[in-house]
Amino acid sequence: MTTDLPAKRARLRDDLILAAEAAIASGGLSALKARTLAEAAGCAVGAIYNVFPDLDALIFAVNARTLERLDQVLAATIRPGTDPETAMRRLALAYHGFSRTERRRWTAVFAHQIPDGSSPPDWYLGVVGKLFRHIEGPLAELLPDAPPEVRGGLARTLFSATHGIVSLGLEEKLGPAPDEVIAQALVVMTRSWVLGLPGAVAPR
Amino acid sequence: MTTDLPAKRARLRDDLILAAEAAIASGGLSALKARTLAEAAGCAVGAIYNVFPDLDALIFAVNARTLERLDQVLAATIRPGTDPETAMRRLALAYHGFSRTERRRWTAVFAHQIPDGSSPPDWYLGVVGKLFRHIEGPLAELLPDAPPEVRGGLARTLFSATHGIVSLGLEEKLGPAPDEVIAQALVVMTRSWVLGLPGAVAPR
DNA sequence: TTGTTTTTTGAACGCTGTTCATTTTTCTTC
DNA sequence: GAAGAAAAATGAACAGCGTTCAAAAAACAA
Repeated sequence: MTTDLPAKRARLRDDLILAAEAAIASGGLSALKARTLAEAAGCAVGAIYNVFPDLDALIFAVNARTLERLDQVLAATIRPGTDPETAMRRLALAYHGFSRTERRRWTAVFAHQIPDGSSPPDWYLGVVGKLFRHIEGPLAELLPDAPPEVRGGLARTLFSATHGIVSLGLEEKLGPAPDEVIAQALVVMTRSWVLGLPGAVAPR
Repeated sequence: MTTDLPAKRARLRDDLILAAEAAIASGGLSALKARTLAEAAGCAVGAIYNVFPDLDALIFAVNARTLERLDQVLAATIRPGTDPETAMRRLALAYHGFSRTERRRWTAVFAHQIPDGSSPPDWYLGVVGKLFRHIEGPLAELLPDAPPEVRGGLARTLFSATHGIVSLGLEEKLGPAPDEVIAQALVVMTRSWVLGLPGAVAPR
């Protein structure tokens, strides 16, 4: 039986992430408690702090996994050559679908609040940044003349807008919002982008 | 000296809301503590619970005030007769400006998480709902043939999309996002709507 | 095996929102 | 006004939280 030290640590790290993910998936971010977690991972409460500086860092690890999963779903959504409108619509609907299927995990990604001055770790922002590239494909076909940095910014904007529609719908912060209504809103929104963006980004 | 009972209760209620708002404005939602609050409002900790069922209810009261203020800002932004593009752009930029000026208060509105099953009180959803009507004016001019319920749904969609762009930018969840970049994104977005929405909502 | 270092442990700390027996205040009745 | 009943305000106490750190256990070195 090997007791390789770094390996043991790594195993505990993984166990903690999985236990944390299970807790979040079944009860949301607020269900993540140090003591419950320690019991689930089979270690002492203090052991958590040997592997992660605090629970925030652990949450980032869980959220990164969720984003990776979303990344895979989006990647599987479109194949090269799909026309921009179909591609954008499918991406938006896939995003919406993911937020429904993985409801609690996905909510945790955006509900996670870090102390006022600080910002997410760079490696995490890298995982987030990968998501935009899915939109860049269709966007390039839609706006062949736009410079890459404009397209990059636009990809972020469209992602944010889609996110707003999906998340305010999901959290029902604006009142009840059935799935079908949100989906329809996304269809109209993406169509509007395809029709309007070429003229909107062009210099006046 | 009048000691009219309901009046005293109402005064304490107001004092608590103002103290809570001050706490949030200077340190965010997480700076709202029952004990600090009681001291600031000049009452015992227990007294809070004579007026509000819990701190969540108090937060709703504070957030409603913030939304009312936003409502007034948006109302002052456009006058009837402004063309749809200008109106929408101004509304979006006003929303963005408000989120910057009232940063912490505004963040609290959306950061406030209520327990899983429950939803915001009806009176609060009413306050939220009022916000959409500002977009409905320009939208009616842009889409004169769209039925009112379609316009209502669309107003919500555009609000949500704008919110997504502004909020993900503000919280810097996707990486650094300077004010000017967000503002430019909103300009492009609103222009795209004006160009694209008429075709997007029309039946195929 | 013994001594030294490293890692793990979980009771204890300080803080939180909320409660509820006790005190204080207010209202009613004579 | 005084005495008694009803209502409201009080703040110590409670249960829970994330986090720490002296002490114990495990791993390594000689």
